[in-house]
Amino acid sequence: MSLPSTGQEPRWRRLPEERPRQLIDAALEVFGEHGLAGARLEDIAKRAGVSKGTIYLYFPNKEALFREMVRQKVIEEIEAAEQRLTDGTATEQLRRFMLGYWTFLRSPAFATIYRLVHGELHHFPDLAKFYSREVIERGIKLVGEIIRRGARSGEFRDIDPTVAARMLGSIMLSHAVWCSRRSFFLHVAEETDEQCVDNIIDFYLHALRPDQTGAGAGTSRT
Amino acid sequence: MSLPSTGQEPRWRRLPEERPRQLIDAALEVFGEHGLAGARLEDIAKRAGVSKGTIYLYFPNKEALFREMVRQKVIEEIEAAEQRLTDGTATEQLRRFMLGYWTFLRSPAFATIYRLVHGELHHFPDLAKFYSREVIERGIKLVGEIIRRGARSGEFRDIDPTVAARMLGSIMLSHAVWCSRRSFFLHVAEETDEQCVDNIIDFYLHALRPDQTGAGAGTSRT
DNA sequence: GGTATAAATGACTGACGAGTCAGTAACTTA
DNA sequence: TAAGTTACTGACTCGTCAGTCATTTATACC
Repeated sequence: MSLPSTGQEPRWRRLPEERPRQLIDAALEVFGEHGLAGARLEDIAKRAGVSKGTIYLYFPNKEALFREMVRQKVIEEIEAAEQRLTDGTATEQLRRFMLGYWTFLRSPAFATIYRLVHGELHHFPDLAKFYSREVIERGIKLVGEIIRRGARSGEFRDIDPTVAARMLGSIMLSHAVWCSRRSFFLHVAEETDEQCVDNIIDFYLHALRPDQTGAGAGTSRT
Repeated sequence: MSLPSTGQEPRWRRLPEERPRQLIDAALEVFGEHGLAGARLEDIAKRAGVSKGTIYLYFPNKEALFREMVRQKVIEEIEAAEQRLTDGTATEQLRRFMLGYWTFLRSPAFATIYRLVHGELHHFPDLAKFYSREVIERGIKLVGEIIRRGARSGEFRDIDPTVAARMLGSIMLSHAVWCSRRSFFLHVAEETDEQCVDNIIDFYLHALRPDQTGAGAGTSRT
């Protein structure tokens, strides 16, 4: 009666290699929707296509799943994003960086991570530091370098590179958050992502433009 | 035996007028620390100096307390912040606005509200809209007006006022968030609030500076 | 003082969800 | 194909907490 004849699908499969990733993906979604305290492990299990017990075969508890999820996702996105640096003038390099960073910030996972980080992470100081270091400091350091080069070559005005990098970071971060929830943040509702990042690039490059004081333009711009 | 002789302190007082405010203040703290799902009403009650049952004399349930708390606090802070507009050149006005807005963003309540809004509020679309409208749109509209004036008078370059306002908002918001958690966001750790807002003002005014193309400096700057 | 009533209490209930574990089904090996 | 192994299941326990309500306490008024 219950003999599975050839071709009968098993009720479930053993997939020990794939479970952690499946669970982490599901966790991103559910934690993202309900936060740490509000999320139900049963929901995460269901979305991963397993039962609740299975979670405990791979993670000791809810909190550990949460931590691992954040780490995993941050690393994943960062690595994808840092492929995009080549050379050229500081302006070109900066422009390219901004586009790449924008892609990162607008990835589906990022908005969720951002919310979770700011919502829950004073209870996870180590994770908060990890995020701050890997996402923010890293970006700031990169941009800082580009700007230092640009200032030396005369492309940019003389400005503290760290401060300038922070300005860029702040603009892009907020805009990315807004754009990820256009239905709430109506001031970006009528702008596409492309227009948005173009505006940012324009604005930022203008802010870095040299002062052009004194004698008329030495360098000509096209 | 239990007769309270003269001078005996009563175990508690009737304070029907003050309870709502006390509860909302306590709620801000506890929700701020644990989020909506993670906060315990008993903790809120304790922090307000009452028992759990008392909450239900003033709010129908946890969610209502949460909503009311957000509304209350946002309105409170906004109103305090909008006293600070006077007249003068667009530059002066803008500078003053930035200082005022900074004070608002750095108020103790704001950081908490910001976290809660971004952490939990996709479940409260109406509250999210309320926040967006009252905090962000309102600020953007105000700044937009100032910038329009400044562009017309030649103080600022020709730029879409809404875009420019958004840039300002994004910079100030992120910096305020960072500054409110300096121990995590190490890139602002060594800067005081004053230095931080000064940098922002400098940077932003530079970004709005007219292009100074063509004939040499008409206006001299000190 | 005594009485009325509004304000506040805190023990209780009922629901829910994290974490457990005995049992079962998928796969492996001989 | 039978015995052995391990991935997985889901009913259960046990703690926690939102919300209730019978009781107690403060206060106003006579």
